[in-house]
Amino acid sequence: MTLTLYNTLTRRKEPFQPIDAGNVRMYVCGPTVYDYAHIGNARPVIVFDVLFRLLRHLYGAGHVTYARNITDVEDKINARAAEEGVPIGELTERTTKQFHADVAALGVLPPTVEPRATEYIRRRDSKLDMVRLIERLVQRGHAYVAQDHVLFDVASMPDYGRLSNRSLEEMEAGARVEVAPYKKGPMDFVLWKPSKAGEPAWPSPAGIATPGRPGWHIECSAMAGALLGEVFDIHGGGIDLVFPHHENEIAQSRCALGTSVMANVWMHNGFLQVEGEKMSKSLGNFVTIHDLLQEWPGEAIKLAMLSTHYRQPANWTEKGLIEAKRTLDHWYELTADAAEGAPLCADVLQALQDDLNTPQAIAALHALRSEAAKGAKPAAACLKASARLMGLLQLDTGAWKAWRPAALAIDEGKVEALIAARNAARTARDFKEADRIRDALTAMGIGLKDAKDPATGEIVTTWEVKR
RNA sequence: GGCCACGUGGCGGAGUGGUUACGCAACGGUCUGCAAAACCGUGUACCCCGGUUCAAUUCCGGGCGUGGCCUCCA
Repeated sequence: MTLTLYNTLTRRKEPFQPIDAGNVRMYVCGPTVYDYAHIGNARPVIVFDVLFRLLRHLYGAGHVTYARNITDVEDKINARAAEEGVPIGELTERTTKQFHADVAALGVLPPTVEPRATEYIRRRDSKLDMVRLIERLVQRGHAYVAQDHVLFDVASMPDYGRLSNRSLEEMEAGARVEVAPYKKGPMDFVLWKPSKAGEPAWPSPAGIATPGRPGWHIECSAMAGALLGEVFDIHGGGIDLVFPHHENEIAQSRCALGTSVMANVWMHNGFLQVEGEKMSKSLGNFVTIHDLLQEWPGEAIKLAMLSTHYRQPANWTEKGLIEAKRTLDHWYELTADAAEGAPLCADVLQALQDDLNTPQAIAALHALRSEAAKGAKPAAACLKASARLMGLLQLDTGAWKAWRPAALAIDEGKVEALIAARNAARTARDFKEADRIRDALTAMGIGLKDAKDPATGEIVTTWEVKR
């Protein structure tokens, strides 16, 4: 079974063939750091982490390079910094740290490299940077200078629009935007623009005297080219990036470097709704990763996310989180003393190799759960190993059980005391009192479980917060 | 207005031209002092209308609905 991936460029699933099996290269568009990342931002982070893990499994951990950028130069950042009255660098530094904390808590692997856009505007070393790319585009006749801007000349690229599957005529017909008067063609986009006082600025390329800053798309072309080479294997991101961002990245990279493709495979994750509605600040259902992590363990968020196939539209719900958390509780329980390093479940691997069919992989994990529940030790070990391929069951069971919501308004000592009192009443066969205490705990939102220790036959009572 | 996805049982969510997805919930049972948890078992589906076919939830066309892009956006 070989890895098959859906390629937006060809609109079908294709067998994956790396350019160099010794160094498989993937680029994923990372966050613009001006605010907390939301649950929609978490989707590509989680999805492409699974792909990263799978590629490491298939080609060897040292043979995959995964680049995910930090966009730290952008007009939204400038606006937010001005709004908060803080220096831009302070805002991007703080937001980057928040992002790192969030994704670490989600239990995803750090990418191999995490370049920042500002490091690739003008470099002192010989690596590709934005200014060099822009100069080359101008030299090759794919870009022009107008009123201190550098614009990409879309008409100079015959197959512009191939990724998003639209023709120039279509786009121009459908355009609802006012076209800046200095553009030669209405779809031409900005590679470089002049900065006003107070805006971040670098010396401009192409003989422009006014200092300026890069357009949005050029950073990814520069970073991907510098770190992964002129042509690489996989480029990923959200489906909303297909146009214009990825289309324009392709145009810049190919026209500047003279290549026929930028990346061989283009992958896009679907959009996400919250409780069946569009996520928006005005609806009040804007969910940040940071907020979710106050109430849910990272792996529950990850499992909830992976229970929908990455290309499918997803509905983010609390019910889904509850389900994911309970599933993991169960899996952790069953794998508490499972051996490490068991062979992977073939069904899980096969599902993942079929365009990351995580729901099917999860179904295979449920089958293992079922066997493990009957006492099959190898199944439990296989469950642990296979779940880890997806970045699940990474903690030890004790650490998982010890997790508590950040704002847990429960006095654990008091709970333990009540449980001890209840058990004393039970031993004395005073079930009326025992049930009274249990009801009191239920009213506090605590659910009890009485289990027999299989070795000693002793009753062990555990508790959890009911949701 | 142009382009593009998606629409599966109470809910979430895979998949397939004819055969069990899976999970949660529900129901029945085992266990339990009673519960909970766990385990065993059961039921329910493929948006509408046409077409192709021996056979369509699965292919094609139309409709309706939801969402995305065309403008910052995962």
